[in-house]
Amino acid sequence: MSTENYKKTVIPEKVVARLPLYRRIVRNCLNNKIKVISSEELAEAAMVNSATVRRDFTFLGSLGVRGSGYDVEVLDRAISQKLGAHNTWPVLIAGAGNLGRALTNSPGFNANGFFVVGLFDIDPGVIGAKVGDLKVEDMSALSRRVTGLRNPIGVIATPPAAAEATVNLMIEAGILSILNFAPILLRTDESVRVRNVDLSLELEILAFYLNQT
Amino acid sequence: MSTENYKKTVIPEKVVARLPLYRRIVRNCLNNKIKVISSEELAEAAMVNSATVRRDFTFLGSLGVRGSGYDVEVLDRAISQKLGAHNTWPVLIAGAGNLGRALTNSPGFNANGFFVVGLFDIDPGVIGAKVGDLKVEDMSALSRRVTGLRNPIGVIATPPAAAEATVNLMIEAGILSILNFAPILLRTDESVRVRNVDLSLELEILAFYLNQT
DNA sequence: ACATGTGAACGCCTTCACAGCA
DNA sequence: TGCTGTGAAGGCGTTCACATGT
Repeated sequence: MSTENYKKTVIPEKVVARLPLYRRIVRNCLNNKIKVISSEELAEAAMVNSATVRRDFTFLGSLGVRGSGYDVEVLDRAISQKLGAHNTWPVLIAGAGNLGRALTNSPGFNANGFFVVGLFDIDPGVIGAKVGDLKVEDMSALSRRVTGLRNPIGVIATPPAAAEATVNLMIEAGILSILNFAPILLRTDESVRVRNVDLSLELEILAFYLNQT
Repeated sequence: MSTENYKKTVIPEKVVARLPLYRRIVRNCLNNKIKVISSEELAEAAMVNSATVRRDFTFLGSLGVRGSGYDVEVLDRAISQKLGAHNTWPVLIAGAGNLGRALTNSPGFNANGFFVVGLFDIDPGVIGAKVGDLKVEDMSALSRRVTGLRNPIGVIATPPAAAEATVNLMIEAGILSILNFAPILLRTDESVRVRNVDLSLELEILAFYLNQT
């Protein structure tokens, strides 16, 4: 009855962020007909410490076999279950520039339950263009597109100046999870989960270390 | 004579990663003719704690004025100096798909000392195409392009299967700093600094939390 | 014998709270 | 007075080291 019971049900974000990586490695094993993998081997492949691997997996339950290792099929199922692979995640992308088109065609955005269902722009010169199997739609069609979708995810791939308006449009449409590629911190109420990806940040970090030498 | 003296010269990576954000905010102040900013205001804009802001800035020196705040021009100069803005960083992008083209045209890759000097591909159907001011070159031209450049940064925007070969090509050409967008962990010797950006990772994290509810 | 699962230690980062200074 | 700069505390994530279990 104490809160102790729930200790293992709250997975730290750092651990969540490693799960997709573990899954990639485990699936690679499946393809190579490898049945069992040790925390040591997995750690080597994921470039982390083996204790980190073992502790991470305790959040998925007690999956290993002492003296042997982890069954890769069991691991794949356990990880995928936590990442919600039994679900589907419709993705709507705002901004049909090169980045929006790259994401639309990206394997990562069309696997593991994700699939891009709409690509939107405000530029009449781009609307109607084909990108993969999709046609670029007018931004005003986004709201209509969202209705009826479960768990829609919005992606902001617009120029920075348009990001604020876009996020408001998405929220009005009922999107509660947003991935933002614009270099702007979006202010939303806390029911909306926003994650920011800064494409040039890592470049600036590299430059910092080059500057150090 | 003790190592204590060097304490403040080693800037933690977490702090480095916040510097570009602070700089954006500070430059915004400059544009709006705001002369002074407090740690509280900056913290609000950067969505961090004000103590974090103040501690971060101690790594740049003692820049503030007690009772008043930070001079935005002083801040801009101090941050830019640490990020090496007096230097220039030629960027070479491997892979002229949508992502490579997006990065080539991206403001973040053509500001603050960064400029894309080459875009390379192996697909003859793409080689020769114009992207912004650049023409896509054959991958074999990359090595030639690097010679004579100081502090070149390589960007891998190829399909995953080509990433391994591309990184080897870059290292042979003398590139020591690499930004990798392929969902593959690259193994290099430790003289090469590799940073990985996983475009779909944040999507998977969003999905995890959607799955929780 | 061997690899997992985990208590305990460690180190890093964040935050509080206040001394120090304009 | 008001805000910076920072010692100290707190919290989180990683790693060690070994007890546990097959």
